[in-house]
Amino acid sequence: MNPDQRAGFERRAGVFKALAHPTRLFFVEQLAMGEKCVCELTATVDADTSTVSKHLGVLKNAGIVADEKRGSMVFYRLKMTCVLGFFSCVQKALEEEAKAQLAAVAGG
Amino acid sequence: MNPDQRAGFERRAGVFKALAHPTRLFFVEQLAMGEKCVCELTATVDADTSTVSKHLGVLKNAGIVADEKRGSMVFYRLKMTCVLGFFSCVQKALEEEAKAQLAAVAGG
DNA sequence: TGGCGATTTGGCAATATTACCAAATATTAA
DNA sequence: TTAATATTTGGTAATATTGCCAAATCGCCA
Repeated sequence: MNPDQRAGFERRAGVFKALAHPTRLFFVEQLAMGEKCVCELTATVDADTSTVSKHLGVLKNAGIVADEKRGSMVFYRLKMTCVLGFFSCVQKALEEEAKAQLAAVAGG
Repeated sequence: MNPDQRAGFERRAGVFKALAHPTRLFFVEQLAMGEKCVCELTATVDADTSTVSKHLGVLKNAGIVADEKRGSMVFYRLKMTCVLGFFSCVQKALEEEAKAQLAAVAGG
């Protein structure tokens, strides 16, 4: 892996890093249903507004969401919509995993 | 977000967390081309064998890869193949991002 | 202008991740 | 059994992430 390759992998890893938090994952799913302001998102989780803001900043910085200020409120929307495909992939994989483990327990 | 939901998001976030490292991302791409032993993977990156082993352990623990011992060597293979779809998604998104930024600079 | 609500930013302590070294384990060969 | 190779595990220091509080911004309205 040369330095250029490395830089590319680091950038891509950054996107995964941004998704590697339950709250942020939850926000992405929320935004998949349509744009929401920070206040709405804050109301759905048990966390300080500043914490929510920082999570959204991470997602924005990774290019996953975009924000738009309207009045005194800031609305976030999902920008990298293809990430939703990740979720079903992971979901299915985890379900299969669970099923396999169950079978192993039952069989063994 | 109730505790059950939270647990689900934490589990899924775990998969992203496992992918959130350039070296691990690189390994996944390598394994997409076919199984490889730890020694082969170690040779492709500039890191200690123990470091490589731990990275592979993270991927394995997340259910992304599977390992099989044959003789004194351990072979890893890609198990959650759907993650490859992530890569093209992220890749394309990053390219579009770069293009947009370029246009912004040129236009502004 | 002054105050209020919405959001971001700075700072900090707690926690988690990472990478190396050294040591342990396991397998093969002599 | 002993030596050599492949891999994992334990320990540890450096670094990064997280979440709260307090303070700063920004926009709106009286």
